[in-house]
Amino acid sequence: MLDEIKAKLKEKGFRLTPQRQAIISLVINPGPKLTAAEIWGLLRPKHPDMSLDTVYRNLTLLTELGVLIPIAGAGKDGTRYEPVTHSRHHHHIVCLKCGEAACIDTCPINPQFLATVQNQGYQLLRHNLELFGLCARCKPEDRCYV
Amino acid sequence: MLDEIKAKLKEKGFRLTPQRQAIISLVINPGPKLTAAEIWGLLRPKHPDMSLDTVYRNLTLLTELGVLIPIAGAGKDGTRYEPVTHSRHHHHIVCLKCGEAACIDTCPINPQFLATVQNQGYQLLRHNLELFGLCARCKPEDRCYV
DNA sequence: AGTTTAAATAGGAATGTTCTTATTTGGGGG
DNA sequence: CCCCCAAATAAGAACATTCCTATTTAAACT
Repeated sequence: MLDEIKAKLKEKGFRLTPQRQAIISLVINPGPKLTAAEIWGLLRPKHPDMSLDTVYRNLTLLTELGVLIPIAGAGKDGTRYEPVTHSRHHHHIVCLKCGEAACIDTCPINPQFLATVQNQGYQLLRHNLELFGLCARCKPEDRCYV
Repeated sequence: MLDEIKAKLKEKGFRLTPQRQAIISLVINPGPKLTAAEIWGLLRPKHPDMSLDTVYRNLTLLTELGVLIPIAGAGKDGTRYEPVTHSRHHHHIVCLKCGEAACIDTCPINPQFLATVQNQGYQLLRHNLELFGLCARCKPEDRCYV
């Protein structure tokens, strides 16, 4: 996994700085999905001079490289990043009450539809589907968002 | 249109303040989709004391009422809001180069899929699909985001 | 018209994220 | 081994958005 990422970086002309390596090795772990601020906090002991912007910059890069998936709108504390663990393309559902994000392992978008859009002149690069609702634990709450 | 919105507000116990009325009558116009800051700027002559937070608060409310659709990630200057003109549920495609957002008038999501998610314990309230790519004008550019 | 009360507001502080700029550095080539 | 330069960085300013709190106000009910 890590070697794959290093190869991908080299191939595209990106460097492997100590900061970048630290961020990558933290973020490719399975386990809780982290925010930029959390990553920064965890790395501070070993990299006391690392700026928060560096974390953001690298998370964006890793997203563009297809290594991470950003999960926006989950919880009040910002975007969380999930490693792409060889798994196929998928999406997420976010609970509007507790902020918990869960994976949905199928993409419900008609592939034919994507082809139609391409035929209309667009070059599609990616898409993002977010489902919002209330999870089983929070469902009793009845605030209506529609 | 305006009367419909007023009725919906009254029905749900929301008030009709001068600021809210001004925001609504500006935002339901067809034409360029506006950002919160732009709306604030346009209303400042008549409402010099209106706070930007009021604009955001009302845009959020109108979104929850189904009057507006937020289009995030289009351009560098923040979320733009589009009035729901009686039209059916739809989505957008955003050009990653010029930021232009276009409407896609069909929802390519399998309704059966949504039912499956509900059966798994979630109460779905809304969903958001954003397509990202390069529009016909910007297509020659070949920066790869995947 | 006067009272009441929850909703809405202004103002400012706080938060998450991106941008700017000057400086440093990884890593390829002489 | 040293030079070079584009890539990456730190630091802090800037930006979009949300939160907090004290004050005002729409509108329902006398």
